[in-house]
Amino acid sequence: MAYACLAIDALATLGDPTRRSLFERLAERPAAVGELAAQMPISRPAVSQHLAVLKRAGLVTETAQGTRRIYRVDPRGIGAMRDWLDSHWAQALASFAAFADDQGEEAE
Amino acid sequence: MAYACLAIDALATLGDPTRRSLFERLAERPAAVGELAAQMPISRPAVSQHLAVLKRAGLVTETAQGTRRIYRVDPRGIGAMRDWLDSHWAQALASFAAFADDQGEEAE
DNA sequence: CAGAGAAGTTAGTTATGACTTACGGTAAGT
DNA sequence: ACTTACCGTAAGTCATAACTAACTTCTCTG
Repeated sequence: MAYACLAIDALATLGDPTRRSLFERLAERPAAVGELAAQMPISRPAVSQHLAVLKRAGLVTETAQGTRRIYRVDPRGIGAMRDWLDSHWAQALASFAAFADDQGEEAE
Repeated sequence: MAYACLAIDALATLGDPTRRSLFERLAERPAAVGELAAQMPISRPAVSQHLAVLKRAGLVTETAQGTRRIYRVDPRGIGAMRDWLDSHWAQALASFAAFADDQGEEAE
């Protein structure tokens, strides 16, 4: 469970629709800050700040290429979310199945 | 992709730490509003509002039992999140693998 | 070495949402 | 029928964070 904090941060980070949009664009192909800002209805500094949050959450990585910074998705963050979800997935199914059984018995 | 909006709502909903805590408690066992509020540092109406948000996101369901409302997890919401994550998981891995290959070639 | 392009940082404003208090409604018990 | 318990809703306050504008830093090019 070393990735628990990562999953927490990733969930809160992707809760914002702007960051989710940025993340989905980067999932298709890596891009620089200026390119992303040109396709978004917000200013470049706003995009830069959102990318910094995504980076802190382990969802994207940044590499310098001349004066431009190329951002790409980082499997760590999304992987941590998958682990968190899977651990609750089984529990949710079991809990719901038990409830469905109770309902079935009462209906008879 | 009929569950796309559900996954979006679920992500934004679980971004809040209080709602995530409520959801994890319900994943262990179903509970009424009063029980949950007694274990949380916030008031009962606050818990009620959070549960309403979780319900709109398809993450929990509510059943009346006398004057008490029993809340339990709903597999739909967490399932939609799993689908959304899996669809991006493959893309993220592929994108990252391509980048790793480029780095490997440049290093030689 | 000077100028231009690209991006991060800071300060300040604004908007969103989380919380509490107060109120109204419904079901069980006496 | 009256009281009690449990819960949802509304109004209002307050804190957080998202956004813009202005500035600074760094790199490449002439």
